[in-house]
Amino acid sequence: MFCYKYPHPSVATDCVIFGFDGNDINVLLIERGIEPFKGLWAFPGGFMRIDESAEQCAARELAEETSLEVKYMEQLKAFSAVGRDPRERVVSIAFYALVRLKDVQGGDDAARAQWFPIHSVPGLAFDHDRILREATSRLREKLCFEPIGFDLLPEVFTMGQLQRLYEAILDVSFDRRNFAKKILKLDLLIEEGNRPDNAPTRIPRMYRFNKEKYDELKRKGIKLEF
Amino acid sequence: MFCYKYPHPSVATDCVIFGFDGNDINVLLIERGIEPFKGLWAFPGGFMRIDESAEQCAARELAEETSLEVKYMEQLKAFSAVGRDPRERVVSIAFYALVRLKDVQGGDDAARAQWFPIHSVPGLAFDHDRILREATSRLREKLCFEPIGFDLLPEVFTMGQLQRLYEAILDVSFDRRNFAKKILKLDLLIEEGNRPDNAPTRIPRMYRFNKEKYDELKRKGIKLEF
DNA sequence: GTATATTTGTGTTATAAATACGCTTATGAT
DNA sequence: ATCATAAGCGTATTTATAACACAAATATAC
Repeated sequence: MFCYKYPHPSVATDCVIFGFDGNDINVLLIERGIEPFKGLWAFPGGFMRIDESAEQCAARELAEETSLEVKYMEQLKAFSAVGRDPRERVVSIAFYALVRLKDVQGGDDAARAQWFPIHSVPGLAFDHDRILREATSRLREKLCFEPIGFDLLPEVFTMGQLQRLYEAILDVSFDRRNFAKKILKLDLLIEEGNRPDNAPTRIPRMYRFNKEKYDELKRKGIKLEF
Repeated sequence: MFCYKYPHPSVATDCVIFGFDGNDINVLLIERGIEPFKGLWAFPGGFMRIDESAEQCAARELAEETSLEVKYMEQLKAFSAVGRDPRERVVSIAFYALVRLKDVQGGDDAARAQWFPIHSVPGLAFDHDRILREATSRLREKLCFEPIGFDLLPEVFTMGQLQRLYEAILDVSFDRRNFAKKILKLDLLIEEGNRPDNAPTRIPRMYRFNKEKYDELKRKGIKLEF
């Protein structure tokens, strides 16, 4: 037993995992097998150990519950409303993560894990609907300033895929030609050069993200703005 | 005594309070009177009670320690590195707040409170230098999308003051005329009409922020971008 | 008290960026 | 065979950004 002069809350982490199925943003949910909220869906997460940071905890839980390869992860914020967990006082530090969705869930023990398009998520446990809203909004803001979209796409992708991704996250639609101009002007894409010059129009160019160049720009201070 | 099966961290809040002295962004610090880090400076904050959210805790601590009128407050993120407090495991949920600096510190009990220009803060306790860095960077990002700058200025202000504020936060310099054009085009300022038409050039126009109009724009979805 | 620097007002012009849109070709679906 | 779709390539228009000139009043320095 561990005893304290004043009551202490539990601290947990929850992680909103975003994936892109080529058409829509998806989030990975786990069906709760026990009360409270049994049968509802929740983000993967769990209690923080006394000898790990929240970041370490979130990474550990993700590995245990999903075995996905996380391309990007960042803390969202802490959720601490008094009644958010009916059992006891739990402060949850929420994260959001980006994965390539093709690496679909390889959940090991964790009950049922499933991807849901962001616009048709089922009922969520705890205050996870609020966490989802804030995570989605943060993802949107982030995308305007940093090229994190590439962490959701395959290594090599087409301009069309990239545009659909931006449109799905930002919930807007771009003119195809203007979008390509804007992206290419950033000069952060490498064209995957195996496309013959005389290739039929319908076969698209393939690109990959130039991470080295981006990191260099970032060191110098950058302004992306989308 | 409160006993748990597993060890629980303490949860605290810390608040980075920003003020603008007309020339530079300032933060309010409190000198620590006790160990650890006695004599160093720290952000106002304290332990979260079991029956309050982090947001409530931060507001309460601010009232207790500074008695400032907070114009804007938002959670930054949680800091949870294992060794960040040498006494025990403490997870701190950090906030940042904006106040009108003229309402300077009316600290009641709290030891010595003092404003420091952001570029000359003294040695900070715990991991508060890191919190400051992240808060500053967040403030900068926020200002690009939302007109929070007005919460740092007096009710009525000049274009020059507003520009100095933007320059101090974003750490850039604008052309005076272009800045005014950009701001006025947003159409979020109300001119305080007591300036005679034939007023001498040196007497500047006074403005106030049109919050009603902004809230309306926000409801409709807005894009500010600065 | 005089010289100098600072602050504000009011523009214009050149350049760059965002936006809207046209035309063509190949492919998959019906 | 027809039609809708995704891709390539390009242009005109509008809008935004950036750079810059001059005058008047007041604060500051000496």
